[in-house]
Amino acid sequence: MKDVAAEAGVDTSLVSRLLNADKTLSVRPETEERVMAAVRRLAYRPNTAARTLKTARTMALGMVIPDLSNVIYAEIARGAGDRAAAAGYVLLISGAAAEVRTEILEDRVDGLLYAVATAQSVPDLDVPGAPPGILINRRGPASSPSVVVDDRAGVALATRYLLSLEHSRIAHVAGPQDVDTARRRRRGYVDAMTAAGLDVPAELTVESTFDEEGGAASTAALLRVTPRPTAIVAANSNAAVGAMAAVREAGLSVPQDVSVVGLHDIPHASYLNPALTTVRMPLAEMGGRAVDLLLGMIAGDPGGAVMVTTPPELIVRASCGPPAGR
Amino acid sequence: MKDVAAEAGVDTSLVSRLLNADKTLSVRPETEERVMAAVRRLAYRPNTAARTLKTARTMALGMVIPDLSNVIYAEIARGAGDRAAAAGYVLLISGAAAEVRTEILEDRVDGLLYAVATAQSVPDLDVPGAPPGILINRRGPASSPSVVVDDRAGVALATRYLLSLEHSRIAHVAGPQDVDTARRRRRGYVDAMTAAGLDVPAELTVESTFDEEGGAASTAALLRVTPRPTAIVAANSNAAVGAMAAVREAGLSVPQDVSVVGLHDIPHASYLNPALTTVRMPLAEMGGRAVDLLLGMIAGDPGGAVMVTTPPELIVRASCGPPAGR
DNA sequence: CTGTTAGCGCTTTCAA
DNA sequence: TTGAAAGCGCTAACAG
Repeated sequence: MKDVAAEAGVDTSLVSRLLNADKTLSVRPETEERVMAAVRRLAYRPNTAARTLKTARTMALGMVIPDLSNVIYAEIARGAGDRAAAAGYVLLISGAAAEVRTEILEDRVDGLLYAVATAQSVPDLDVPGAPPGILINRRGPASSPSVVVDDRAGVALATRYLLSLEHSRIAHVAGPQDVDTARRRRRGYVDAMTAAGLDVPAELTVESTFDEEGGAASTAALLRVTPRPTAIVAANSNAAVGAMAAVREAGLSVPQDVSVVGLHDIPHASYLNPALTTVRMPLAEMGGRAVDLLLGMIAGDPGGAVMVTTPPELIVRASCGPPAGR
Repeated sequence: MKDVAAEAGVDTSLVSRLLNADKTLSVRPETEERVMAAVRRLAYRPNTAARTLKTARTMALGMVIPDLSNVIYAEIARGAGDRAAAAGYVLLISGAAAEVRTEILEDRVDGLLYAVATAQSVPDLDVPGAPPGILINRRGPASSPSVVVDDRAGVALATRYLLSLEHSRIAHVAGPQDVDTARRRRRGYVDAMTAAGLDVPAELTVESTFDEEGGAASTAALLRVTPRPTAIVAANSNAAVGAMAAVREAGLSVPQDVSVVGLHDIPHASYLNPALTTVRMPLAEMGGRAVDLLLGMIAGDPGGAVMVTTPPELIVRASCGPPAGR
């Protein structure tokens, strides 16, 4: 910047205010032109570290995604990244466990988004020195700032679809019930069943992990109960993929013997065999809202527990049909 | 740090050297103890911006992954992140197009890893002011620094497996041939075919994109040639998933009518129907090697074009069988 | 064994 | 309309 100032024959403070579009500054057009020309000629690029040191603002947001291989985070990150960019921030993503690396991330960002999957422990938000943090896709203790989608409505929608196909023995491959997200999904299943006047036998809900393996294991168990369920609502699409595998494994077929629906419309859903019927949740929007909330907190707002209520959308493909014998 | 120094009754420079484990420093044990106690009591955390400003080192590495929803990058990132952590660096990932946000990333990191997918244009490495950059999983113009795996060997392995099953009409769903990675894979296919004394009819290779859609479209085309191929080597596993869908679409089945192998062992391969036989490439290792190379360049080394030659591994599942009529 | 000093590149108040 | 000056928190010679 010193070079630019010298080149333009002005002081660095002028260059700085010009570059930051200081509105309290009135500058002669020709001077401005001279400075801008110098900036261009020297290909000047401000030094982020110096700026950060001075302003105590990094203009970056961090997003912690321990399970990078889970594609739903890609969509959340996309939404968050776009919103951050619109606000002039960079979104820096960190894979790896929330604990260790977060500390190192902390002083490189003005705020943190935790997309920490289910089973893992909730990071401790509002640590004294740390920048504000928000949980994405799950709630934390007390009123930790968080943004979730309407999981309950999503699973209810999936369940109602099965109901409309005339299923009544509908099972639920539930997520880990120590996670609120999984509990909300289960509640959506129960909601829809009871609203239809059906009762919800305990043996038709099996708790499992949010992955293919968990979905497969729970489904295997479910297929052993009699009378056998004719349809399965999986707590997420990875579990649904596992569920379909387990149905085949049992010598049955989807959807003739058992229908399967998954939550979250993963990219390859339509290429599965059969193509998986899913409920699409507003994930990118959730990411965007999380950034909004975080930006607010950086500005001093208290935070809060937000739910994105954009209605889930049913994507009908080939994994559901009427119950066998109909 | 000033507070810590005051608390311990020493100068900040002492604190700094102590905290950075300066070996040329000899300090009285009790003094060291006093400083460390103060650090703990005050919960002192060094200011990254100040340190960066002073040392001109961020101790962070950036990784640009435009297509975050492609799971193979998750594994590459894992390998890179672990290696970076071992060297005392943080790995900062940025989704989004390489062009725009790279500029903003550039002065927050000491080096950049570009995991820029295929179709997209190669980023311009060695821009004057920019930190060193490396291409991952593809080569660039001239001798841009890059790290790739042995794609040729991987696809050759897949092809030989099909050959061992007695296939001879083996087709290749090739990746975009303007990308070296895709060309190497194609060469692996040709290698294996010729080594087996077979010729490689042009109509059995179809160029397509690296995704499900491309794999499906090319496969549909391939199934129309007569005599119809009995097996397909897909340039990656997403394309393989699309290929399997296209086979079904044509009223045929995998592997009875057509066998399919994919490159890259994606997480849900074993849950597909049928479970996909793949070739596992050393992706995490590629990420790690890329970090090594980048760290070297940061230290002044020239870079270079590296290939990770760890042998690919065949993961036999259910998508391949002997040709029909055997 | 420990302290002094200068300065990294920027922003911001104040003065001219 | 522009410049001077101070200082953000740290590191690295160098001096004592």
